[in-house]
Amino acid sequence: MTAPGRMPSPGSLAADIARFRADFDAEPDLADLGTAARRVLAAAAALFYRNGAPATSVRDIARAAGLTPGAMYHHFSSRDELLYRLVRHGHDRLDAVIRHSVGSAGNSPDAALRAFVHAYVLGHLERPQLAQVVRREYLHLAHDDYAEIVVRRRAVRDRLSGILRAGARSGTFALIGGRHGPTRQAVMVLDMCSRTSEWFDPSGSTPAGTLADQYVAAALRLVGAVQQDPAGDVSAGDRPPG
Amino acid sequence: MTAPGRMPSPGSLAADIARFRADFDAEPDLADLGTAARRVLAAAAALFYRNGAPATSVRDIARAAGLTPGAMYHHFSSRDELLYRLVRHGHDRLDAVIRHSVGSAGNSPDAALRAFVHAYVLGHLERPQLAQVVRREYLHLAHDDYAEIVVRRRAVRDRLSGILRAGARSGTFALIGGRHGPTRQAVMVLDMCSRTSEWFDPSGSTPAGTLADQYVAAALRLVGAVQQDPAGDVSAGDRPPG
DNA sequence: GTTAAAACTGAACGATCGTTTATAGCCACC
DNA sequence: GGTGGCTATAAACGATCGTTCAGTTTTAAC
Repeated sequence: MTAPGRMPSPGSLAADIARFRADFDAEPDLADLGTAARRVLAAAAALFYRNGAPATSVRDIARAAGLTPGAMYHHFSSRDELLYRLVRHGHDRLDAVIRHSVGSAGNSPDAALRAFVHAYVLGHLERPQLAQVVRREYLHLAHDDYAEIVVRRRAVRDRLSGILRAGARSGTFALIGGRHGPTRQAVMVLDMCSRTSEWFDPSGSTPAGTLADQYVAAALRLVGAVQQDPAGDVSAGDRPPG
Repeated sequence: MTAPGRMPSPGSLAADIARFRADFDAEPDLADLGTAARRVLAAAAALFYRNGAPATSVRDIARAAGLTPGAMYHHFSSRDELLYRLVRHGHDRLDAVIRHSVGSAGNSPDAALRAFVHAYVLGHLERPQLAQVVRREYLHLAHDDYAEIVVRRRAVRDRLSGILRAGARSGTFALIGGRHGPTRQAVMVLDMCSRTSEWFDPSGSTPAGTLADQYVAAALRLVGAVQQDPAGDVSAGDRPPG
């Protein structure tokens, strides 16, 4: 591959790195890294986001982080570890957001689904670049790391399918897919929601919260929720035209 | 990257190449290539599918196709062209399937949506490996090729959003998303459906046609279709239990 | 049987890859 | 003012990368 093929991203690489640095400096689960290591990780994140992990060299990362390739190996044992730490952090963050949201919601399947989807979408939209790196690049993890992340992704799916199964049993939801309904519809919801990070524009006209509400409404429809309160209405947060 | 990180795929590389070869030999829009070139393209497809395009070298492709690296350049001008031909073919195929299906459906938005979604899902499930290569690797196209493919993908989205807009106007659909409803819900449907190629197992218990029916039913729910005939029922093709 | 085009080989080009190593500055601490 | 322990550097390792090219074999037409 002679050159990365991605569309030229808006904004500069330096701006992306600065954004990742600010995010990472505030994350408790990255506190064990030290400032230099976090700077390297932020540079890697920005380059992975722009060019993809396989097209990003150690020398690219080191240059963007302001040190030599050799120095990078004082903070990380390999380039693969950089990708692993990034993807793992992304999953840690999303898991925490979901756990917090669903945990503080009511016990009904309806409330749990609303909380789950809202948190899941917002979790993607608050850090769209990190979400994109995780979503695209986890396929390029080393074998063991890949297996570990697949397990974690399946756990997220199973958490949602559990909500759907409970709702189907209680008559709150009418699932499509028969015996496989809970899993199949969980996959539908997750696939639909996770892709938002790829096209969402934080400076666009639709706020992230509005979009999350719309996806909640869409998920409720998908699973055949029997009744929806105004938060799931068809206008879903957009002001009426005119 | 020391090694590709993908999960070991079931079946052998040779089997994947043979499958791609059989598919490509039957495709009219690849008839200009000659048997040797199609063999190279099939080898590239199988390797891109297994390891990702950036992790696949020209030497890997040549070895899998049974010739030397130099010989490959008699059939294709560069490695990038291989990826471009593959992605373009995938889009040609899907466009044809959709055009045929929607064209022979009724004029109502409801019938058009059913035809579109059914063809779109089946198009992914009939060639799941090709669909995955297109979906994952088009990001790594060279700049101009990437821009061209993005335009084509947007055209598919616009075709669907046009159906949704017509349905909303006629009162057949009740869209979520206000002013952006048609586009937003088209994206929801496409994202949900295109991911099926990643997990579908042709030897599994659910036939592709059944799955397509379920996604049609899901899409109808998503866009708030006012009434659904039995083909869109909640059991959607699965036999009742017991 | 001659000829011209097409297909292919094997070797090589310069560049870049991930990683290692030997060495030097730096800083806190006794 | 030594003395470790970090952190960083510059240089180098062998390997592999995409691509080119001169020359050889195969193929097909007349």
